[in-house]
Amino acid sequence: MSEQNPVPADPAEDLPEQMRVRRSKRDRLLAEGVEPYPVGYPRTATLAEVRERYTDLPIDHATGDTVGVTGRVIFIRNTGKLCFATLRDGDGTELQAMLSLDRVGADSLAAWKATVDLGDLVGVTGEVITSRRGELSVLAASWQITAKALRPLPVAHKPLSEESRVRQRYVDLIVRPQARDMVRTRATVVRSLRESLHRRNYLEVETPMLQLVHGGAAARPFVTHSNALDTDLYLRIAPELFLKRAVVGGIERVFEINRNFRNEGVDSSHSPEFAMLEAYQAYADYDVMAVNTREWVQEAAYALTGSHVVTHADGTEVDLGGEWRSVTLYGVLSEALGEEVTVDTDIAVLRRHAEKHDVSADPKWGPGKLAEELFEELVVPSLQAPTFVRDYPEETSPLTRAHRDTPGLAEKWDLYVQGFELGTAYSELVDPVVQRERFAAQAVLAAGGDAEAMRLDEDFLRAMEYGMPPAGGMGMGIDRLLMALTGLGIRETILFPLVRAE
RNA sequence: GGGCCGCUAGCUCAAUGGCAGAGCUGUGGACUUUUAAUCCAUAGGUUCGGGGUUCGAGUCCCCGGCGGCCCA
Repeated sequence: MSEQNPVPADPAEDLPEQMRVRRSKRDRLLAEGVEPYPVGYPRTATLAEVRERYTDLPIDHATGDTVGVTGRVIFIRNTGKLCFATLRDGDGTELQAMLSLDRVGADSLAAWKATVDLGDLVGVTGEVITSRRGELSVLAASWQITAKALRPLPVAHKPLSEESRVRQRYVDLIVRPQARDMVRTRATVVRSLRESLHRRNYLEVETPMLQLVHGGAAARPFVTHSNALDTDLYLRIAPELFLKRAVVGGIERVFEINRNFRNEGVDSSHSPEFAMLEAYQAYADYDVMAVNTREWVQEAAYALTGSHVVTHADGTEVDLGGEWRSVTLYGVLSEALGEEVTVDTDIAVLRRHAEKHDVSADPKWGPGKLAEELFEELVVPSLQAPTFVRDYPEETSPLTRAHRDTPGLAEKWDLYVQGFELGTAYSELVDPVVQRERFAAQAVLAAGGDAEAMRLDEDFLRAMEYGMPPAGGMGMGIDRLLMALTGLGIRETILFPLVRAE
């Protein structure tokens, strides 16, 4: 950064006029002994509080009450002896400030006109009145810059380009109410999830993000290095193996909401770092976790809207209430293929289906993996309403218990909504001997060049060997949940998403 | 990784291969009731970077950067 942007000899030289003007105003204030960034302002009410306190005032009315308010100047309308400014608060509330010659005097009014630009933060103290047009206003007795903005605000009436919105989210937050709403929406949903789990006696824990062995999912990790230990470390791809250690230790209901990191693609539904809820419950199974997950999502929707119906950004209403559809993987796949396939169907038959439907198949894939690919290509896009898809092939579920009835299947479901995967759950595999065999099979895949294959985690196996109770476990992407609740892209749900260097 | 589209003033966008423009913003002026105030005047450009074709390139070609969409 410092190499590419050396500080010029005269910083003002290359700046656009608008920034030069604002910098010179700052200089002038300092020269006049006026602090452009004062330590505070005697605020007696937020703009929202003023609006709440004074409703239905008559037109052109003076209350006799004095308040001190602060806000960012988003509109300015100056006339000769009377100035109007619209202030906006952090919560988006707007209130008009008025400065009149007869109230503040000629010097103060002239200073306002000469100093205050769009985007400045100001404090105004004065009487609460309504204007002749009925607009609730603070008629200034005094005013002060609380922070001089050196950069001009973008045009308030045209949307910022998508790139600017993401790269300069602080500007997006200033000018676009929906950007601020998203921050609140996300906080509401995360808080709701935490409360849902706490109500059910789950304990929240934090497990390592820097790991010696990455595990718990099929994904490429980020690699980093510890100088003190002189060893490479991985940023976690999932908290699963540590949460299970906690279950072994007797934390029977445990969850974590935090970031995972996967060194993979970046697009409208994938971010290299993403927040996830993982929860484990001893003596439960994937059926229990399905009920839990549905309730937690429904409670989050309720926290947001007061009902189970959420409204997307494009105006469509989505009803997440009631029981959710539940199907089996091979059931919906058979339906889509028009021919029954099962976990025992020969891979040659599956390959024929793949060819027929133009699904490219890696010859290294086993029948389970191929069936899953067919499912993702042919079925997933149609899964708009929340749908649990159950009973995956054991082959692709190395951390999942074998199905209690059907050999070759695993007790796993994926939850789909609006055509994308929202979450997953297992009846957890707790037999350490079988777990070791599964890891061994994964190691073969890794040796064959599969970068997503799981690594053998000896310490995790040692924990399992002390005895892990039967348990159900689930994971759900927080960003994905926000997408499902709002209909927005993942980069809109993340406050500061990763972007390439400018 | 592949294909397509885009990148022009502070912001949002125009411009048949022929003088680089508009709106808002800014600057100067007028205005004591404005609501994206209005009126008059006015400034503002490395057209993402580099190379090429051409009398002449924002525009056409090549390489690179960044972003978006679709596909894998």
